[in-house]
Amino acid sequence: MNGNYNKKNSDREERLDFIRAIVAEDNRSGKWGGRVITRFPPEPNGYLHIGHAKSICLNFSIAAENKDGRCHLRFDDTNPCKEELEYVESIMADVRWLGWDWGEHLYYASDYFEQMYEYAVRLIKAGKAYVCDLTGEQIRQYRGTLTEQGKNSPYRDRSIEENLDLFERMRAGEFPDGSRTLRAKIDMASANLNMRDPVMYRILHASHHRTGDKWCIYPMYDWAHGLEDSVEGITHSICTLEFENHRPLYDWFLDQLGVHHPRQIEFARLNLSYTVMSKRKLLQLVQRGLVNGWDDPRMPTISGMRRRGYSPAAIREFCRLIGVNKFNSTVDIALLEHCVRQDLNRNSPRVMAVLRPLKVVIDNYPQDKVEQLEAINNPEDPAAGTRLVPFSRELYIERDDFMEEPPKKFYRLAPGREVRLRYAYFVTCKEAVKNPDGEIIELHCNYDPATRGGDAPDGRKVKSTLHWVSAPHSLSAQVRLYDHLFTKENPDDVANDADFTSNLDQNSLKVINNCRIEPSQANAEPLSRYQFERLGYFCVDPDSTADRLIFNRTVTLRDTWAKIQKAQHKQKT
RNA sequence: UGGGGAAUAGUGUAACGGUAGCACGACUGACUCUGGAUCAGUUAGUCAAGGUUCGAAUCCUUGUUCCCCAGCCA
Repeated sequence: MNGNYNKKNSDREERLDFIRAIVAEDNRSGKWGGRVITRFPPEPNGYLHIGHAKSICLNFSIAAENKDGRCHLRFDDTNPCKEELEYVESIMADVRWLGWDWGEHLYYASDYFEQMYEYAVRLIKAGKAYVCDLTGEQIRQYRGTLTEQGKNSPYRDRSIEENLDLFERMRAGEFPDGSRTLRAKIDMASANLNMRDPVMYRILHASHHRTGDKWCIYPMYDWAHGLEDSVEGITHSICTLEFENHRPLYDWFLDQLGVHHPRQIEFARLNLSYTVMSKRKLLQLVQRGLVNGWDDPRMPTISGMRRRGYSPAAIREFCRLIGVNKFNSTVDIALLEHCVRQDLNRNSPRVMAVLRPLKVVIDNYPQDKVEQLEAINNPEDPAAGTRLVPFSRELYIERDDFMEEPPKKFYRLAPGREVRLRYAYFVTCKEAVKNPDGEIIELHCNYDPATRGGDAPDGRKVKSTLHWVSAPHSLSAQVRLYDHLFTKENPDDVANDADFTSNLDQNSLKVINNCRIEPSQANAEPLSRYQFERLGYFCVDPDSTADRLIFNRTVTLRDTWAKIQKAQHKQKT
């Protein structure tokens, strides 16, 4: 009994996912001599997104958790037609921004091309590979189907000498694109289509972003990837589920060659509600101008999230919380938002900003008087200190913070009601001034000088505290409010003839000009993150300048009043 | 009618034959100079049916459902 409890407790502490369990077991058995070497192997053909972050965090943290463990960053650049330097650079920047360090271990598959070629020659010499003259269309026909086995290529039994000669001439550029391939000689009857004599090399007279025109034959993924892992001494080659069917091939190539043979382990890729994750779809959004580029703050790309104001720590925590498994699932985007709020609550300085200003005149406050009031920078972090905020006779408050006829549970300002202005005074609303259309354009209030700083010496309470800015001191700013990109939890849930873009939320971006923000923000650094009190977390857009401040809303604060309002609305209808 | 994977609260994930737990969400309440944060609580689950066992999410059998595979993409 006792032993049982102990076992359970220690299990509870470890909490190993199935991949970490494999690594731990390998360490215990000494399978890899105690080494743990993982890798993140992106193809440089697009921008990284939060799904990649899951893989990045998995690979780098497993390395970090083990003594002398390391994780390589390797560009899997085996297809010159799709890949570009621009992507290489953005990928490195994103991985670094996420907080990971590959040290000396930056690699390119293209650096191994010569070695791969030699390995291919070895396979040919062993009678395990052959040059095939079938066209792409013919190869497909010969491959058979899911339920019918394939048939052997007529070129399958060429002599080793002829294969060697042909392969050399393929490399030398004697043949046009698509005219021949090098294929592994495995089994055209295999139930696994990947084993039906897979193509190892294709002819591509294309310029590669790193090797230029040195090569006109390029290795296929299945052939190349295991070799890359092997050459680098990778121990655990972690990839996504769709490669499960490829593992027998991965193993076959390395076994035939008799070289270092990492273990491939597959896990489920990340899906997130209210967004899409496929490179193809993200590319479509960008190319069709449905978003403003790869780093549009609504995009689930790392660069988009950075611009939106998500912190690396929040993303890492999210990736830790979602765990890792072998079945497809869709994580609620609310969990990501939770992680962001949790981190930003603890770490971002507070500031007062008014998104939709309503002018307030404190009638009994002296005309030209200005006071500097002390405000706390971060109540969660005393070390963040305090700052001074100017207060004067004319202020702005949030339009939403006043109602002429307040409904139940609306605690904010209303005619005759007293509230606190944060860090300032208690004020009571005396009058709401309207324009001819009946819109409220200005409030007149009185303040209680005895409540300076926000406390009433007589101990009286107010139901709410409002944020505010001094009208003459405040700065103008543009604020961009973001919402989920799609209206549906699953954007692919569409009517028969429509595509996923029909589920795009037309209101996912709202731009508000003429917001007012406290003067401490005059020189806010691009990409710095703040909490606008009572509103949410905001991030200075990279396009922001001292003359034209621009903030992106990262995520709102949890908003109890909004929930009550929603419920009240529902009741009415 | 082929092969390979996988099914635990609304969502995500633990439990590896021994009390089905955690997080997010939702809902109560307390507290609060942010209707934030914090704190306390409620809610709700083993795909199905059999079997083995003192005991099954876990082992066995059968079934159901979902995902992946027929690129000279990765």
